Amino acid sequence: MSVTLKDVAQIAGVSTASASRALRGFETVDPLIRERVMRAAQRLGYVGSHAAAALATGRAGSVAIITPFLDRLAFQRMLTGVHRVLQGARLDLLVHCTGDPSDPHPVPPHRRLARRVDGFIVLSLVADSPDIADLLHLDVPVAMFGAHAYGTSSVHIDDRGGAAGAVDHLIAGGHRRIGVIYGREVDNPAVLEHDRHCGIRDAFGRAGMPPAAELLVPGDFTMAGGARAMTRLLELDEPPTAVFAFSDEMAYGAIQALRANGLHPGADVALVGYDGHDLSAALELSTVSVPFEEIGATVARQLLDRIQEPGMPDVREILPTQFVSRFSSQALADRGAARLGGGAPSS
Amino acid sequence: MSVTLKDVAQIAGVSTASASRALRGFETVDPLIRERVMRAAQRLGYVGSHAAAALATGRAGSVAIITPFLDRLAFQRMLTGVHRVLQGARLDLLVHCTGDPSDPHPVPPHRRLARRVDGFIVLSLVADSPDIADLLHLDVPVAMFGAHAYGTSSVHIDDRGGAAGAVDHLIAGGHRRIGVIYGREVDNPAVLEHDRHCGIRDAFGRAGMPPAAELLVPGDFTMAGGARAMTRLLELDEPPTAVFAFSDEMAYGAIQALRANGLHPGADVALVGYDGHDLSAALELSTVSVPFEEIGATVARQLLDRIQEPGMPDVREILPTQFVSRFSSQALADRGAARLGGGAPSS
DNA sequence: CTGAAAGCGCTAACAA
DNA sequence: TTGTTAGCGCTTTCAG
Repeated sequence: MSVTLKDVAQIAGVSTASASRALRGFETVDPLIRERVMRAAQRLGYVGSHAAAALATGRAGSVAIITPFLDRLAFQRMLTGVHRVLQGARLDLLVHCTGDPSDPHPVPPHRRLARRVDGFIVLSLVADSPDIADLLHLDVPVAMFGAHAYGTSSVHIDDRGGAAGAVDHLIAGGHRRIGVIYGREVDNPAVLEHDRHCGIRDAFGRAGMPPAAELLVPGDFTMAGGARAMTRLLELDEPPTAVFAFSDEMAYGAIQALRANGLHPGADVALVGYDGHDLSAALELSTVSVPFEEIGATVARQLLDRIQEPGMPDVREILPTQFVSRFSSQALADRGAARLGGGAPSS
Repeated sequence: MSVTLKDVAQIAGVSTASASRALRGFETVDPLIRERVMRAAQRLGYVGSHAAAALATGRAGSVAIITPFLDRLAFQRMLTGVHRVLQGARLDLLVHCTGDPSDPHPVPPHRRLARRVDGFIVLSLVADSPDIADLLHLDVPVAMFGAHAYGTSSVHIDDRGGAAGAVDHLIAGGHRRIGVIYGREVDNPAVLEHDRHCGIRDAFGRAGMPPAAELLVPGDFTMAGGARAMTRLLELDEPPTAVFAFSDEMAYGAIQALRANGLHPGADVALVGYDGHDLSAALELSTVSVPFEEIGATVARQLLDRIQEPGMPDVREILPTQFVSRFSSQALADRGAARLGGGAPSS
């Protein structure tokens, strides 16, 4: 078997207790003993048993990040931020993706996880999803992004303002028929994108132009969904001259659909996305920039705080968004109308 | 504290040994006892202590994925595949990103991890990176992507063929001046992209046209790097009429640089990427499609095999790539030459 | 087929 | 300050 604390203690000629204290850098250890222990550990290539320490202390030394999707650009960026903070705190990161309950376990995964981590980072989920609700009753520290629940800390973004700004921009460009590709069908205030809906309503309201229902289509937050949504919009009798998508990825799909119909974003139809991914720059896509990496770092920090001080009051932090104007939103209302009015492409 | 095995056993009126056996589904347990134990566990909401089990069995119930980058699209896709397979095997996934050794630990992170996981999945690293080399001596099961080492299993892709195919395509399009945006500067056979270099050499060799050194520029596998590389290529006295980038992300950067110079991929300069990300479809970027999700799943499966049977012989699997032709590579050699020949943009 | 008992390797009281 | 002594909660011989 591998080297244990006992071995180190023996070589150093001290008790395991002292060895343990020395290794963990306790102040109350004689420098001489510390030196001997360190040297012995070094020589033997000692690496403590995580499991044993966890069992003895009740601390797991790790946190889990729970997300409904691994394949979103936003996840990746948040992961980067989370990882950075956790690394600094010497905590390991477990990644768990919900969904695919195809194989019903006797003990649900998050329950199991709850017993093996010190806390959870929950990303972009409907707050009242049964799994998450369950977590909250487990009295494990939790920090979330995009949702809030009593007893947790959370990070939010100014989605209402961000979405409103995007639509304002389009309206200022002279557009009157503005399509919106939103995410999921659910109409739930707890859902992440609820604020975005409010934001566009604000903007349309201020301009005195309530959006037609036919101009609101769901895109499922995926590229393919965005493409489908845009296709539907183009098939309308009177297609929009501008489109705002609730995510860059859906906007990418929209671009694809546009091109498939011989149209060009920015030239024929104005398009604005949401998220501010790097790739949007390459596509010259206007977007609402969201500081995902910072979101990840912030939510990780919130979790660390809660782990250290479980009873602390809930903290909510709101991070700003920023509109980034690029070529894709420069199409003019009349130009778009002219091009599209001639006849909807491929009915 | 939380519910323990002892509690369950007590309620069920059996010993902890029997309870343990029953919970783990051993065949040698009286159905009646099993029933009683299960019921008790259910009623108490029992969830086993991971740490205790790990300590007792020596098995961690988790594996770590080690990668030098979290923010690459390829990572995300591989992660998805890995997660899927691991989930099926009831193993938790730890994500660790190497690099940032700013804070030198007494015990390096991978050493620590090695004591708390059942195996490692190593992604896209130089095989002889000191960290990895260290891992290999730890006799922990390891499966890698893109590199190989004795005592590990690995999955590879047909990079040589993939890269050659991309260049062949460009040459077939009539291009004689073909720029190549490769990855890192290191000239190391163990490096992931080594085969890609061989592949382009194959293709150029077959066509009897050795590439000029000035046409080979590094792009660091990032979008920004790709943009810089393309800019450098455009500043040449005689810019290339076609460019092959070793990754889609660098190609995205190249597109950006092209546009910044008033040029259009597919119209003025032919461009081919590598990786086959979804987004390339939106950009109409020709690319070499790589099955990253399957790579992830395969390497995960390899690791599971090695964990089950540590002494097994090394396994190497090679997955195919596929060239995907899109608009970006349709620019003709003469058209590109004509446009660019008139004078290099912004000297 | 079941139960008693001895650890797994470490930490945390407690005493010295 | 240091060592002794109990566990942490589970698994696993080994008897029965």
